[in-house]
Amino acid sequence: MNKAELVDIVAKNASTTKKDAETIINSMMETIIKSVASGEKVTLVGFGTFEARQRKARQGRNPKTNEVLHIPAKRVPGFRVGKEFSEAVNKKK
Amino acid sequence: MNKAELVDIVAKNASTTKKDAETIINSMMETIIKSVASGEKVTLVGFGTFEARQRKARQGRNPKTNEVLHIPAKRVPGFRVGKEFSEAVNKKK
DNA sequence: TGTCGACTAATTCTGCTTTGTTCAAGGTGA
DNA sequence: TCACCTTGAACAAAGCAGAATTAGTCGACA
Repeated sequence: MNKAELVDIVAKNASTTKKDAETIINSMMETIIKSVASGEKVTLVGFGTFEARQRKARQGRNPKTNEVLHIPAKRVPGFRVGKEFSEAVNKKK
Repeated sequence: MNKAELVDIVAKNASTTKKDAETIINSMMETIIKSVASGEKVTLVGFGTFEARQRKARQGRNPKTNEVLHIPAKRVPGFRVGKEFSEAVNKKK
């Protein structure tokens, strides 16, 4: 599913226009990105939590050339799955 | 940041009401959950990809009692961070 | 049309796993 | 819209499975 399909379904469920749905979804993603980038985690109960995780520097490896490379410490966005989300995935199909 | 703050910011940025923003966000989360639960991954360019991952059965351990426990194979929701999201987190603060 | 995601290699490190408690967040009713 | 109550999230410990790392190409998405 791509963003267009998501917007379509959301617009139908929320009884609004695709334009409004897309605008809000884009704004939501932007807001989450900014919040996580600023170090603040975003908690959405029943869905999950977006947070920035500190990753330590470590010795990586280029699987292509099998060459050792140094990976500096950096922050990466992380997502912790919520309860409802996890249960829905395990129950269905 | 909790959902109420997110809705507030999104409503302001999208020039809509909190009610509409919350409705759409809830519908969006529900749609994503259902899609991932049905095995279909949801790709949001610039943000990330939600997908169901198959996890093999393995020997876990209860850190509290140091007791070995068997974890059955199951599906868990996963989130892969997009390019824009990752860059925003590394650049800021 | 141009950009971004998927795919894949081998190896190391990070996170997930459980359970209970504590605390904050969400939902509902007024 | 606010307060209260219910409910979900955070935290810790120990070990293993899985995620992540690079880079180029293909194909899909904006």
